[in-house]
Amino acid sequence: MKQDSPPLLAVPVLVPMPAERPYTYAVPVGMHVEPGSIVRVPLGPRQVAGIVWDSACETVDAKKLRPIVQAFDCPPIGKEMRRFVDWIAAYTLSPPGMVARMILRAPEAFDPEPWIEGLIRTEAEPDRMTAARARVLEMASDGLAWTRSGLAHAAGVSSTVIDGLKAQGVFETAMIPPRPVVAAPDPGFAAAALTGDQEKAAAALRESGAKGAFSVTLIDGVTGSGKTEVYFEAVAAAMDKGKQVLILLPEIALTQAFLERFQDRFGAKPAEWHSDLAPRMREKVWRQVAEGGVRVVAGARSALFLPFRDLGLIVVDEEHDPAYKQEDRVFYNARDMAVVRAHIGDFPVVLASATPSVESRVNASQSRYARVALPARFAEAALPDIKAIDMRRAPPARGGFLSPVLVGHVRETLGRGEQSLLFLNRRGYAPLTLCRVCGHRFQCPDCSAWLVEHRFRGQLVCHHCGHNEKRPEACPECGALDHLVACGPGVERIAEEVVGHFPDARTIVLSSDIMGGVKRLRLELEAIAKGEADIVIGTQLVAKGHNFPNMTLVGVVDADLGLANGDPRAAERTFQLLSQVTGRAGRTGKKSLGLLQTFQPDHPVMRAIVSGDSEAFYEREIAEREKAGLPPFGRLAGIIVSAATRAEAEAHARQLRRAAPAASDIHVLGPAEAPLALIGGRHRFRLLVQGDRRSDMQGFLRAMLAGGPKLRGSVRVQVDIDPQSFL
DNA sequence: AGCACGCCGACT
DNA sequence: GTCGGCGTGCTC
Repeated sequence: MKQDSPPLLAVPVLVPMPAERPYTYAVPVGMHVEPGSIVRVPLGPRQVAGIVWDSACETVDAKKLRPIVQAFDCPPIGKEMRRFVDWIAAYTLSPPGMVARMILRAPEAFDPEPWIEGLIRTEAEPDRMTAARARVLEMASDGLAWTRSGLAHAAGVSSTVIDGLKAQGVFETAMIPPRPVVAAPDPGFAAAALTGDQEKAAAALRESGAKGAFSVTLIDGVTGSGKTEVYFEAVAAAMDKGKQVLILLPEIALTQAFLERFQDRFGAKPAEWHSDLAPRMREKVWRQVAEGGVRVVAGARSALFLPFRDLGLIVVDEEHDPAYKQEDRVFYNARDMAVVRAHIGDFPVVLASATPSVESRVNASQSRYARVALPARFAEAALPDIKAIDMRRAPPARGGFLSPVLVGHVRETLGRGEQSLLFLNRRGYAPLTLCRVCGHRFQCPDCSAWLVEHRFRGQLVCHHCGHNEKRPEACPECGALDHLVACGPGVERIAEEVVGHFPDARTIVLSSDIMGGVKRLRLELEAIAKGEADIVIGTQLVAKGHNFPNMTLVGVVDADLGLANGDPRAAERTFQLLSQVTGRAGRTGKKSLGLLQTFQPDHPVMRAIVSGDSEAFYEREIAEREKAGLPPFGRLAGIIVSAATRAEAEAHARQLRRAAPAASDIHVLGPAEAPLALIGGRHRFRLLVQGDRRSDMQGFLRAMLAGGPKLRGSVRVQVDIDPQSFL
């Protein structure tokens, strides 16, 4: 701020609330604030943290003007971040305050971290020497400042020993700054030896990194081709330039292995950022990112809203992963927002995936993105042999779901002392329960989806809204006892079948239903990696990132699952999931096998997975979507409006059709149409709107929001298929 | 009467 | 998003 500018009397402040624009507050005499300052302001009956914004102050009723309570002693939110917030608000049609709220998610971090009391050895000697005292003096002889508990711990003595020495003047106290949450990673710590392809790819990344300007590079490499090692070179290059780096991961809570690989390369772990962080840690990371102390963050999508001081690179690993989509409050796709963030900050972004999203492939083929392909697995990592099991020719035994062919391979694998993974992306015991007498089907009273039986818990559960009830003995419709029958398999049921075949094998079921949360899950994954299970039955959790060195057989119980559900991305998603799951095998050079149980062995997805030829699959996928009249990539947007009930959704649809007669398609989607219509909160129904241009979509929605009955709290906007209209 | 719940508007 | 106010309806 220039010294000669007149003192500000009032400033706009974005408050964490769905207001369309910043509110205006008075700046008390003597308080200094500038755009980006984090301030405490009164809002109605309470006080909230807000961000001083840059938009021009408009005149506001002087009676309404209230003063800022406090300007936090905190680095201001930078101009790039403020533009980013405004951009996302405009793009997602969300109130800017709600976007700003995502930055302000660490309330305690706005005050500086307190300095801690340190002890430094003085010249003075203690009156009497004891063994414990000697150990302490030995530790502290380095002349550095120690914390009381740190020194006690290091010397293996109780802290009363320290207090005694301090009282005799053996130590003087000095305030020391808070410890960094992570050690500084060293870009030159252990540069990897890269193979020919990898070196070429790394060189391309280093080159765009050296320029430092905005660019998007898609690294497209099969599982085990060393994508990570390659983009680590981009990370090293950005660090060499003194820039901060953000690595986005879809589900970081489970990717302990990633942090270790990072440490092997850079000598220290990156700072983590995800929803499971302990509050204390969260604050420290936020603050140190803002102050620039933290150089590299590995985080979930919300890490995009950390207040980096000098961000110079974003890597989006597994860029195709649906976990990058936030589908409540502000709807956004972190992969696309990372591209936007990089554009605003004018630095490179790297998208990495073994199975890129179709839109990223299109962007690459249209030269909006650079593409670097890594076609081969390196060193000992061999691709698994993949085969389809035609379930029409090799059907399971009556009442079972596993083909004798698959069971045979599990037996052989057991015999070799190696591990098998049976993958089925369905939690619980059975997806549908019906009465054999009257045909009654158990449905969710709130959202009409079928209730999934969880036999272990003795419950029927709705996977859309979480509704659950006790599994009854009798049919609620006709009262018949003992005639309820479970239809179809879930992981629990497959486990039951497996135990029937192999009663002596160590079998484990892994799904998000597991008791004990992320921590327990992590332990189980580690136990499996150490060989403490023979047969693992799991949902998509097991497909993510973890390495099981002794896993040589992957059987997909129902490879067709997910192909037939109205999602325009069904084939793409299935391809990505199957490719990720089968990639769990063969990571140590042992001969390994992937088997797909399918009724459609000739389906393009199965052919692509079995042959390993994804090129043909992508080409076909793009052509298919054009044929189906789905948005041609590069231009089109889909928008989803959420509603709590079907009636409400239909009302929105009518209103939208009136407001936007040119919209090509407006569909009401119920819970059964998931995963396109993933259900969040109380919004269970959605409209999918398709049109020719994103700006049209925004126009339609604005028109809809402006006129007609109030759609209070029920309208949300989501862009699903939108490759690149944002630049 | 007392209060739980839902709806609605205000919030600078 | 969060709060308070106000109406409706039900009860230790």
